[in-house]
This record gives sequence, C-alpha cells and structure tokens, in this order.
Amino acid sequence: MREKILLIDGHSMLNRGYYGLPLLTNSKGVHTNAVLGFLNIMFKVINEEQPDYLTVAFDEHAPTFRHEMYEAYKGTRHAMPDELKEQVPLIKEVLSSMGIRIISKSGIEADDIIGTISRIAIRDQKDAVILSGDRDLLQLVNADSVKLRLPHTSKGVTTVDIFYASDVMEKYGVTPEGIIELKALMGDSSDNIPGVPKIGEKTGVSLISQYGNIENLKEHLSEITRKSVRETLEEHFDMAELSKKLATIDVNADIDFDWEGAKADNIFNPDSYEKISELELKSLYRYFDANVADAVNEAKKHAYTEVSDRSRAGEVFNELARCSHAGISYDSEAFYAVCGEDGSYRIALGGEVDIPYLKECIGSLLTEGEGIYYTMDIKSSLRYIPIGYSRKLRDLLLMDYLLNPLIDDYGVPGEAGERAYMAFKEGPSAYEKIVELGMESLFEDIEMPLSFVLYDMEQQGIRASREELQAISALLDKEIKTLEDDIYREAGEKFNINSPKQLGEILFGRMGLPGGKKTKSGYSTAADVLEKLAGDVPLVARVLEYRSVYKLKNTYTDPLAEYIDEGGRIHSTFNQTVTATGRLSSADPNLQNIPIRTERGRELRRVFIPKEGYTFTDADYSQIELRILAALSQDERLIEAFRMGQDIHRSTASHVFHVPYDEVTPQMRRNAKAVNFGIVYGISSFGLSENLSISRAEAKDYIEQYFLTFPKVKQYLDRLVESAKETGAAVTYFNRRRAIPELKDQNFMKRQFGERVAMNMPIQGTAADIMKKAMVSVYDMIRQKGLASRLILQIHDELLIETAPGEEEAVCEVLKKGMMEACDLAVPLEIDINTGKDFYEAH
DNA sequence: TCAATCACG
DNA sequence: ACGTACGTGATTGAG
Repeated sequence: MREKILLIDGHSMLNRGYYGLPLLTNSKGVHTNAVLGFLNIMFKVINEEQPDYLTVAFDEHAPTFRHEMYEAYKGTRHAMPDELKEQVPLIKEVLSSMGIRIISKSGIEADDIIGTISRIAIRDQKDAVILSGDRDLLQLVNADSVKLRLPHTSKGVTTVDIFYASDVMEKYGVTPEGIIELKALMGDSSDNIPGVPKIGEKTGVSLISQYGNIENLKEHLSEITRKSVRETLEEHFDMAELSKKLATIDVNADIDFDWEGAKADNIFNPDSYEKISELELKSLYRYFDANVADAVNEAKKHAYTEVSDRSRAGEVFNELARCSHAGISYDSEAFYAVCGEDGSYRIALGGEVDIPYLKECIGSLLTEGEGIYYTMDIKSSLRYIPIGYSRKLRDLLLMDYLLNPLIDDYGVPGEAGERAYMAFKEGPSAYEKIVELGMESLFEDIEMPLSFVLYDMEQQGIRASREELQAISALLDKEIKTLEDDIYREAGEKFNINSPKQLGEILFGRMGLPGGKKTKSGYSTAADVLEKLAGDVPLVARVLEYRSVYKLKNTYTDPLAEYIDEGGRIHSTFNQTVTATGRLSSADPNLQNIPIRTERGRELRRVFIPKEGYTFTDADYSQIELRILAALSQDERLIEAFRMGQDIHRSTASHVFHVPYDEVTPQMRRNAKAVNFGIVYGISSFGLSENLSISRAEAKDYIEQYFLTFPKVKQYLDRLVESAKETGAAVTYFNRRRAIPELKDQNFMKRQFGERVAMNMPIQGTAADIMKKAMVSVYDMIRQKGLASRLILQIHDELLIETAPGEEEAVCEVLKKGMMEACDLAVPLEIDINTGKDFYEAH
C-alpha cells in the first residue's frame, strides 16, 4: 500500500465554509461558520481517504507575485469580510492543536505550495489528494497518483467529487495540463484571471484540443477558420499569455517541506478537543472518541493530596495563606478543596475536620492571608460554610457572567476539586479582563458583596400562610369547575380549554369567529386576540376568565403552598448570572411575578406576611428608567420635569400633544405612557401602534413629536446604537456590558432587534446596577446599625423589608438613604415607601 | 424539548 | 418585502 498525503487549500475551504453556512455565532459572540464548514469537510475526506500525511496551505496576506500582476492589470482587490477574516487565526489554532502542518510563505500562493508538494509526492512515490474548492487545481492531477477532491453541494447534500486526469478529460474535454491553456483563453473570474474577451468554454476547448497549448496556437493563428475568433485572438493574444502566467501553478516553489513534519496521526487529541469545545462546535464532538473526552475531563482534575486530620488541614491553610492566589471550593459531598501554587488538597469533612473548624480556617485565611482567593459560585457554597464577605474573595462565576452575560451555562462543575482548580486556573485571567474592561468596581463593589446579600435574602425567605393559600385554592377550584361547565355548555362540546389548538379550532374554525391565523401552528388564542371578541361572545369572555383563574391556582396558590418550609417560610433563589441586562431573576419559586395588576390576583399578596410582631416596609423607585434616560441623555426638558416632581407621563403628554399640563386627558396620558415605554424598549412605530391599537402613521407621528420635544433623547439613543455598532456591545453607566452580535447579522430583523437592544440595555441595565448598589448599602446599613429587620425581596425596582417592631423609622431612613443615594445623577432618584401588615398592603 | 400563554418589572 | 416593542420564569399541550 502506497503512502498518501492530503493537501488542503486553506483559504478555499474556509471560504466555502463561510459562504456555505449561515453566519453562526457561539455564545461568546465568535463567528464560527467557516471553521465548522472547513472541519466538517476535512473530517469527511480524512475519513474517506485515510491519509498518512496532512498539510494545509494558506496564502500569506501580503500580495503575491501573481496577484500583483493581476492587480496591476485591473487595479482591484476583493476584501474578505471581517467575519471571515476573524476565523483565519481560529482555524489555524485548531489545526495546530491537531498537530497538522500549516505552510504559508509570503510571495508564494497556497496553490504553488500544494503544486510543489504534489510533485514531491510523485517523486517519492506517494499518492497525493488535493482538497480545494478551486478548479484551477485540476491542472495538478494525473492518471493515478494525484487527484483533486472538489466539494460541491446540491439539494443540501455535500459530496466531494473525485478528479483524476481521465475525469478532467471527461468533464472538461482537455487534459489536466490543458486546464492551464483553457484558462489562459477563457479566463476565470473567481480566480481573477482575465482571459481573452469573447472566448468561452466551447471555443476554448476546441482550440486547445486542436493545438494543445497557446504557444502552438500562436504559431497557427492564421489557420483559424472563424474570422471573429481569429481577429480577437490576434488583437488580444497578450491577454492569453498574461492569463497563462496567472493560471500556471508553480510546482517548484521554494518551500520547507519534509515528510516527517507532515505526519498527522493524532488529530483527535485532548488539546484539539479542548479547542473545539472552546469554540462550542458541539456537532464535531462525535469525531472524538470517548477516550479523548474522558482524558480531557481527567486532565481538568488536578492531582489532589487527600487530607483528613485536623492539624494537617491547619497546615494546608497556613501554606495557602502565603500563596499569591488560590482556588477554594466546597461541595455537598463533604469535601473542601484548595488549590494553590504549591499544591492542591482535598480536605475530607466529617472526621476530625468539621464545618466550624473549617469556617475558622477560612476566616483566618481571609483576614491574614496575603493572596486573593478565587471561588466558583460562592453563593452556593455559603449555605454550607457561611463565611462573611471579604475583598480578598473573587468569584469566577460572577466574573464570567460580567464578561459575557449571554451564556446559558457557565459550566459550574459539581465536585469541589474541579471547582477549586477551575477557579485557581482561570480566576486571575478573568480578573485581568474585568479590569481591562473597566468593570473592576462593578465587580468588587457591587456584584461580589451582592452575592452575600442575596444569600442572606434566600436564607431569610418570606413568611406565607399555608391556610390562606389553601382557602384561596379551594375557592378558585370551585370557580374553575363552574367556568368549565359554562364553557362546555356554550361551546356545545367538551374539549381541553388549555389547548390553544383545540380552543382555536372551536372558536375560529367551527364557530367561524373573526380572528384569523397568527401563529405557525394555527390560530392565535392569546389574550389580546380574545379580548377583542369578549364583548360580543360570552363564551370568549368565559374562556379568558377561566384562564386567569386557572393560572392563579396552578401557577401561584398551589405551587407556593408546596414551597412553604417547616418554619412557615418560602425561600426563592435569586439568580445573579442569568439576565442579559444585569437584572436579577428569581426562581423556585419566582417571587418577582406575584400578581398585582388585577384585583383578584393582587388579593393573593395577602398570604405573604411578616413574622409575629413585625411589619413590612416596601420601597420602590419611581420611574427609575425614565430618570436614567433623562440623566444620561442630558435632555433639559426631561430633567426639568423630574426636578419639578411632575407626573412624567402627564408631562410627556402635555409636550407631545401640545396641551397645558393640567388639561391632559386620561387618554392622552395613557398614550404618552405607552410612548415612554416604547422609548425605553427601543422605539419602533410598529410596536407602538400594536400596543395602542392605532395606525402606524399615528404611532410614527407620536414618536416624531416625542423626539421634537426631547431632542437630546433622540441624540442619546442614536449615540447608543452607533457606539454599539462600533464596539459590538452595549454598556451601562457602571460599565456592565452586553455583546450584541445581532448588529452584524445579515438578517434585517435581527439587526433591528440588535438596535433595540442597544437602546434598552444601557437603560434597563443601569437601573439594575443602581438597585444592586442600593441593596448592598441597605444591607450594610442594617447590619451596621445592628437592626433586626431584614431585606427579604427584590422585584427589580422594589425592595421589601421585614421590619422589626420599633425599627420602622430606622428602616425607612435606611431605605431612603440606600436607594436614593445609590447614584448621583442629574435627576433625583425618588422612591415611594409603604408599610403594611402584609404584602398587599405594603405595596 | 419547543411553542404558546401569561404572571411580573 | 420583510414582521417587531425590553427583560424574566412557570405551566401546559403536543411532537
């Protein structure tokens, strides 16, 4: 069996991948489509050919001799799109990690490198397989030892065609060498070869098969019978000669090549697996066998020294205290792991070492240690080892989130050893990036201490009355049954009211109500559609009521009762690394979406009560997002309205509709309110018109009036979009950032979305930053004053405190100070404060 | 697992 | 000619 080399035309394959696949982006906003396309075909061909050697040739960016000749001729150069250019170094990294030889040399084109190596292969009696999307390379193939693999896609299926000399003859009617002559005459626009005008494939092939090459053709020009062809050739023969030079691949280029270096027998190795997983090219994992994946996961685990005796554990912490940085972590399997420069240890708990001792060790490490201690998801660890906040702690999860809030899964492993090692290994570089991006203060003064605040809030929980919940549930249950009966009777049949499909079929299909289609899978039965019919059709009104009651029972009353612990309290989880804008989220259960907008739903809030003798104090920011808009845009009119303490929607209506402030009608105020919302969401006339059920023209008019009234707001929003396009990210007042890859998408809709995000994120995100800062200071003040009251809930612009008897005044002061002074802006940050004996009364 | 729906800011 | 308001989480039916 002869040995075989696979020669890949790097840029050609990268190009093919780029234009063949949609512009994919991974979670970090990196474009990967070209890399993926390249690797997919490469793996496919490797699989089929089983080569012993592998080399990839790239063009250098510097213009080559042949390019210069052409550019001198035409003065053009087609630019590579940025999204493709970015992927050139990526594929090179991946190939290197696979141990694949990459050759590129300035002044020599990839074609020449491939041509030269193919001739070396012939000389050394080895087979050569060339992989390229460029037909120009057909000139290199021969009868049996050099072939070209040319990918082509039809009907979504990619096949990689095989060309030996006979295949070239069959398909193009000339020999491989004839390809050069053919291109000299007919040119090749994709390769920037001009050719002779008016000579196409037909004429070219017949001339070359008759005369063999253009030199011979030149000798016999006079013999050509067709007058037009003869005259064109006579006039433009210099073009043919130039084109031949351009089309001829140099097979004697001066390159460094040796067979040993071209060996690629370990492509699917741990390094390359890691590279592929960094790029998140999950579809390629299947090429790596389970052993490689295991080896990688194994490599991530550090060699740990097991420790179980108390004195040794103490020594470990002493050693750690002298490290410049270390990773520390605890898991529920009762292992504490530390990972420092001089060694890593797994401390088993339960024997001589117990939690109080460990807590003591960590406590002294944080007070006396000389280093920085990295954790991975500290909030989760606090429930086992409730240490206090220290500036020497840095949490990798929080840093990763700040560096890219769009990631769904930050890959927090479960075992202490993995977490400690990850924190140790990646913590310092993550922190460097945080500093580079100016997020040092956001991280250290807000997110880090906030983690401890959130942990405390989760521990506190909120008291809820199981009896009340059950009583409400029983009432709702009766109502649901009654409504069900009514609906079945009015519909004339039984069906699943909760199935939009069945419901739509009955309302819009069988009963023929106007509404039409809206969703992919059929009729839309969303509330705004049904509301338009509810006045005329009692059945529809019933359905809407059924839905709201059903939701109340099955999403709120019943599940909430299940969450009540032995102490009568519900403990939500406050996620700190979920949202794209920097807000918190609440889950298991979500306490940030307890009903309030309808009276019936709002009644549910009465089940949330403070502990005996305590009261609730609730404070919410008044119009914080519009205040931020006023301050950041520096719009004098908007700032003035807030400084004068005006009702902002009324004020907006007054300006936009040109009526005195006191003569604004409720309708006008409503419309202005919708406009204000629209501004914050990233205005579009369509969205506003949908929301207000008005024509797009009217909506457009409102928006224009708004921007005439508040010109600085318009300028500010334009600036936000412009800067996001430049930097690829939106940024808040506190430097929190969110990448917006959509801004570069080919899809118009996605780009529009990107622009709205560019306008909304800095506003919503700044509000989130301010609230987080307020929470940290409220929490600190409560502790500092030694109050027994506790922060227990955050609902984006609202804080709820369970206030101890006698501390009402103090809590009010703390809330006012903490929230209003969280940020010094051109407009005051006002809050509304209420107290009550339950959550209903307090808000 | 995804789409539709609806609760909140 | 396209088809949208920004950010979440929970439940449900259906594939």
